[in-house]
Order: sequence, then C-alpha cells, then structure tokens
Amino acid sequence: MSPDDRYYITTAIAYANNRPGLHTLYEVVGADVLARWHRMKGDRTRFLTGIDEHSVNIAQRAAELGTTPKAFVDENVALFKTAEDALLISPDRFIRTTDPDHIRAAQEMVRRAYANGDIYVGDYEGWYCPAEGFKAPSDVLETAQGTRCPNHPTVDLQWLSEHNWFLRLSAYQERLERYFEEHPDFVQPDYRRNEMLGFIRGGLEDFSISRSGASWGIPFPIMPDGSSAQLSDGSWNPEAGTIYVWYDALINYVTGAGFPDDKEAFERWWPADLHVIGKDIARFHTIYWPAMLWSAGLEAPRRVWVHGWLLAQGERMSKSLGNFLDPVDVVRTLGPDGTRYVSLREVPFDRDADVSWDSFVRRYNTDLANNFGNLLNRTVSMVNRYLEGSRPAPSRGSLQVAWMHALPAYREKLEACQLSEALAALWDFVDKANREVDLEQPWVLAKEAKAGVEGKSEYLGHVLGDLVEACRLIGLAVAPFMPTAAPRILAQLGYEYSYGADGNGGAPVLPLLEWEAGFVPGGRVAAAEPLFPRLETEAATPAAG
RNA sequence: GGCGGAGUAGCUCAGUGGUAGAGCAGGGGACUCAUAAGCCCUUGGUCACAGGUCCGAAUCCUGUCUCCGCUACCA
Repeated sequence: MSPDDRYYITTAIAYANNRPGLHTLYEVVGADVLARWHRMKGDRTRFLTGIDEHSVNIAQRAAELGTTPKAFVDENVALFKTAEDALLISPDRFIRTTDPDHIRAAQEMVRRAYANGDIYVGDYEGWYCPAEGFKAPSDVLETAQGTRCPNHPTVDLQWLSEHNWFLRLSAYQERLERYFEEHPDFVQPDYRRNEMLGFIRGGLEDFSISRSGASWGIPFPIMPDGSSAQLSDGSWNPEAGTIYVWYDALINYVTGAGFPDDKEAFERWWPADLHVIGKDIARFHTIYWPAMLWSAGLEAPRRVWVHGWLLAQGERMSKSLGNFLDPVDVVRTLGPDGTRYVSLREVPFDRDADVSWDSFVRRYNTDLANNFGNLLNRTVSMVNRYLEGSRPAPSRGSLQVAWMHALPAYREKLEACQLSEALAALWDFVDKANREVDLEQPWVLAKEAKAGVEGKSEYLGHVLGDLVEACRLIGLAVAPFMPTAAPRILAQLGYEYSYGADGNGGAPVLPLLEWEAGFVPGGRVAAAEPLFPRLETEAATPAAG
C-alpha cells in the first residue's frame, strides 16, 4: 500500500449545516474500517475526518436563527460527534476549518501559490443574491419572473462582476494528464478515473479562490498589489476578502498532516495514502487539489477513492427529502457493530445502492444472527457440552484449506476499498464452516466417542478445534468492521484480544490471521452467549420509518 | 448534443465464444450442536429488441429502445 509503514487516510469534511444522516457518515465508517485495518496490521496510521464550517450559507443560516456562525457550527459539530461516537468512529484528529492551524495552513497555501505565480486578480461574474452572495449557475432557478435564488425566491438576483483571485488551473493541464497516466490507480474506481481524465482533456479553466463580500471565512492573506493583508494589530484587512471554498476545505488534508507548522509531522504523513470522498466532489479532489498542491511545491495524494450514494427507493438519501436514516436510531437497533457491518455489506463501496430498514434488518439477521452468530454459538456450545469447555487444537482439514483461499481474497478486496466484497469473501468462509458442522455431525461423533468407538474422541476434537479456529480467525479478521464484537467473539473462545478501542496497540494482525498461528493450548471457552440476537422485522422498524 | 457505462430468475448482481449462475426472497425434506438458526433439495429466466459473423453468441459486430454517470466554480 504505502512504501513505508505509515498510512494516512482522510474522509471529506462534512458541511456543518445540520445533524448528520447515515448517508453522510457512511463514508466515514468505511474510512474508519480501513484505518483500523492498518492500525491492526501495525502501520503507523493517521485517520483524519472533520467538518467544513465556512461559507455564506452557514452565516446566513446562523443569522436566520439569531445566532452567530461559530455558535451555530458548534452545535452541529456536537451532533456529528455524538453520531460518530455511536458508530465507533476513531479519528486521530477531528479537524474543523475554524481551527487556528487550519486557518494558517490555508493562508500559507495561498501565499505559496502567489509566490509561484499561479494566482492572479481577475473578474468573477455571475448571479448574485443580495441575501446570500454569488450563486453558481447550477444553483439558480429559471422562472417566469426571471432567474431566482431557490432560497430567496422573492429577491431580485443581480448579475454582478467582482474582482477575485483566480488559480491558474489551466497551467496544470499537461501535468495532470501525465499524473493520471503515470498513476493509473490515482483515482478509483476506474470509471471515475476515466470521467476525470476526460474532463481534463476537455480543457481546464482557471477558477476563483476568493470572495470579497463574505465575512465568515478565512481572511485572504494577500492584497491585490501582492502585499500582506495583515494589519499592524495582527488582524486582517477586510478589503482583501476571504478564501473561497476549495482553498479552504481541501486544505484540511495538509493541515491534518501538520502543515505548515509541524514540518516533522508533515514530512511523515504527506502525501496522503488515501482520500475517501463522495462522487459529487471527485473533480475537486482529483483535478483542483493536485494542482493546488503542486503550486505550493507539495506532492499530490497517492489515491482517491470515490464512493456512491445511499439511496432510498431509488432516490438519494438527503435531509431535504427526509428519506434518511438517523445513525443513532440504527445503532440503537442493530448495535454499533451491526450498523457498521450492514451499511458496508449492503452497499458496494464504489456505487449507489438502495437501502432500507427492511434490507438492513434482513442482512443483520441473515449474516450476523443466523450465519456467523449462530456458528459461534453452536461451536462454543458444543465445546462446552462435549469437551467440558476445554478448547481443542485445530487440525489440518478442509477448513484450513478454505481459509488459505478466504484470507487472501478478504485482504485483497479490503485493500482495494471493495468493502462489501471483502465481507462477502469472509462470509463465504462462514458458510463453509456451517456446512462443515452438518457434514461432520459432532453430536454423532460425541455419542460414538462416549460409546468407546476407536478414534472418535480424537476426531471430535479435530472437528471442534477447526471450528473454534475458524471463529477466531473470522472474529479477528472482521474486527475493523466490528470493533466491539471482535473482543467479545475472542472472549467466548477463551482468547485474549490485544487491540485497543481504536485498533492500536496490539500485535501485528497478519501473522495472527494464519491458521493455527494464534492457537494457545490449554485454554477454555466461555459460556455460549448469542452475540447478535435475532431481530423481528416489525419490532425493529422505527415508527418514523 | 458529446464522451462513457448498463439492460441476465421476484430483488441485488456475477458470468466476454462451447449445454444459463450466486445470494436474498418463495416451496419441500432430513437432522438437532445452535439465536425455530444451520444443512440438503427445489420453483423461477425466448440473458432489452432486431439483424449479422460463427459449427456454436448473454458473451463479437450493426441498428433500435430504455436507464445511468460525466459534461466546471454547492458546502
């Protein structure tokens, strides 16, 4: 993955305008799984997620509520943190674009672009809503009364032109094409890469990076004549305007790596190994962002993964449509482990997929309660019943052979960000283990052994030893997806679990995922206790739907 | 409009030249260690449509229809 043993992974930062739905945090859960996997492997891992807090929309919304922008975003950040805690998200830093070091980082990136001759003052023109600010062409309505702002339909829009700073994106076209060609894995999945490459080849235009009207943003550090916008008292000249959108939001990835203050940290963590983002912002992350970094003399990220949407009956889940799932509700029903598993198993990480309470509960019951949960339960029960709880050693049977195929498949899919397929590969092995129980019929072996039939006692030990080992391997392998279930699985099998709450601090996991490698002789299993109680569909459906 | 992708069992999808597959959902059965879970068997598809190439096409070619993604300044 990474040429060294460190792994720096980020999510996009969510917009702080509301409480989060599961469709928003889905990306964070996926990235969290990858971060935990790398931590457990022993990589020095840094996982960054956070919140985007600036913009005229935020300021406007706060004003409507009679509060300050800062107080408004503080409230939403608290809601995000509550939901992320419920989902067991384990960031090494939760970044906010109002953090002082981020403000310094964004300003420094602008200064570097200026020093490199990549930004210039130009004219930005477009529709301007007096109540809100400039509106993108895609964000205005054409009505019988003319062009209107969707948020303020009674206000007349004005066609305005203002002096703004622009980044010479056009100067980076050739370098971008070359970077895409030399790094075929830079943008994944492939069809997103092709779309972005097509966009680059179609010709790149410069884009504006400042706004003069907005006050809720990072002060632009440079005056039009190139002098510093910082005043003698340390404050910023409002005439310079603020940094606009991408030179604020995207910068969080370098801020989170230590830029510009902590050179040692930045040296260690940059470039990022993986940005996990949604498909709506692919262009900004794969085209604008590398150009911005190069302009500052920094490296482009190594890989960008573009995921799809969670849909409800074919429509994108969203707050405005009201067709979203509240993560706290889902966690209350499925548990944090169940919610993480089901979200990432039901939705392929590379494209959109329909989800619903019904599909989540069905998946939970099938995969967790019936298949894996029951496998663990029947295995532990049989060891208790037939072997007085004494944990038998694994043998070298067909389950070992199956595991030799399942583990590489799981790893390969996981490290390719194909999270649902990784789980599918692991659950093929769960199914194999369940079939093994019915094939070997340990209850028959136990009767034969009790009756003194030659070799049956030893064979029963092999069969149950293989099943215990299968459960240990599954429980350990799935730990990034199910961080609190994993130690409980291992505990039922009588094993220690050495990883901390965020996946750090344990022994490197890969050697422990070898068949029989983690077996400790002389152990005892605990009492069997259902890990994932089966849910009744109706009881599990919240009244709100 | 341009570029790209997809149309296969009720649902989600795999399957790129050789007698149509998986999971879930539905039906039946044998068992009993287990969370009435698990296991076995099974219903179900003129593989969008029409031509063509080939001994042979879901798979290659042409055309048609339908759907989806990208096609620049939302955080």
